[in-house]
Amino acid sequence: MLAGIQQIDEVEWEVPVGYVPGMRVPGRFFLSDDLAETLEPDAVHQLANVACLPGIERYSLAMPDIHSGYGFPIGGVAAFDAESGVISPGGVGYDINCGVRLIATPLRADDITQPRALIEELFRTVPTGVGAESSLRLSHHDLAAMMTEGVRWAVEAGYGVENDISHCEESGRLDAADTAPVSKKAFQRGMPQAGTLGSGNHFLEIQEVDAVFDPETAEAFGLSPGQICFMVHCGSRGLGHQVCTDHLRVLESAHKRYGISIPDRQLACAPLSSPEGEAYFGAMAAAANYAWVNRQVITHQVRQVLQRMFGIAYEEMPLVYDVAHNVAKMEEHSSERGRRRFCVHRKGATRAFGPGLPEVPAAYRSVGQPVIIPGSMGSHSYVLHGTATAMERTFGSTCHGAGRVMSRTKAKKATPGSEVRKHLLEQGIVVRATSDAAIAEEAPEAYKESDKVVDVVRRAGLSLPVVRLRPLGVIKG
DNA sequence: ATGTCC
Repeated sequence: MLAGIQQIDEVEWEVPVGYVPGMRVPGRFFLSDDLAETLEPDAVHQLANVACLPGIERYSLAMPDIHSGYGFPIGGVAAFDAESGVISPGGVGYDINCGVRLIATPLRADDITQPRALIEELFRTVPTGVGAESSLRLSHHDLAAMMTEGVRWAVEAGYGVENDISHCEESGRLDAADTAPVSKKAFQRGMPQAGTLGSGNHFLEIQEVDAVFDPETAEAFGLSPGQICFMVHCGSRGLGHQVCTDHLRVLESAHKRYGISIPDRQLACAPLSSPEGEAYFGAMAAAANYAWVNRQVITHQVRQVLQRMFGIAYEEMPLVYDVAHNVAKMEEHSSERGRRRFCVHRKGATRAFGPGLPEVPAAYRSVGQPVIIPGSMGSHSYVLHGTATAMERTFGSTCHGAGRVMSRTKAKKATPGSEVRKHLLEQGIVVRATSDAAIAEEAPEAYKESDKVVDVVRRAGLSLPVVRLRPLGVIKG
């Protein structure tokens, strides 16, 4: 382990105050011995830097999929006091409300007799890749409405059913959304992209439930061994990217006006109560709502393909749950000063609320919210459930996925995409992408093993495994 | 992540 880091227990480590000058609270991260070699010193430095921001509560946190990002580490969680704290675009990331959802079906693995044909049909239906454009023709008013209303807009427009709404975190809508601070340019970029997958680590997968760890909870989530599910991983496309770019520019100078000194320019921030902070918060929430609509429209497209190819009724393909990976939002948590409201930034981290909370949908309330953890291309994904331990230790948060260990450029040089594709096919996984380069960038070797990351959050008690999912087919940008 | 450098 790095010098100056203290071990708390077998999977938790502390970055003490003083690790970098100006820390207000310690840093804490979760990591096992076998993942220790993946830890980047830069990411730990970033974790410590976050602890310098005003109003930070208790700890600057990171999950076992920690790696260095823009300002804040990816895998980072930080809660800022609603009254004295700040909001920072670096704590959310460029892909606002990048997230993942799981759609259940009545199909079994042996119903998928022609995986190639199914993958090709999905690839034709779901626009994929950088600059992909949607078949939806939206007015400026439609776009504003979806950013304000979130998933409900999509359901009312015919792209889903009522149950889809309650099975999204926050019911698929942040009510802080404000389209006024969303620039014309962001509107223009978002206009043709609602219902498109994008590129990079975004994907659409056909998966089979191949292991059940907690049968009772699996049943509550509507999941059973051998069942076919579809997983969608994507975000707010060019719209969220533009919102982040626009507001970073404003906040890079705003923090000085409020006497906030930051150890890294990438930690640009403003008080939650300032006009600049409120503007970013409103625009970020609008982009988050757009991302939920994006995943909802893709869900609709997947359901239509399955209706056509397998004759399944729309209602037989329920949304299990939808989680956000990159978002900041107001939540109430326990603190030394009692229950208080905080702006919880999760950047490459997943909310993992435990049993009994009103934020967890009624159908799942007795067990805690579903936590969906995508694996890298060709590796297992998991469904876990949130816990009371997460509420106590991490503001109700857990990891978000495997986490990169190799840069895109390095991955492209390491193995040609054609070879990665061939290797996955040998394991029975059909991959369809816009290019071989896109496959090379996302090669399994470029990521930590999802199994190891999930094992850390299990051992820490931040969320507990319910089922494991094996990919049969992957669509990649 | 991203009209992967307006």
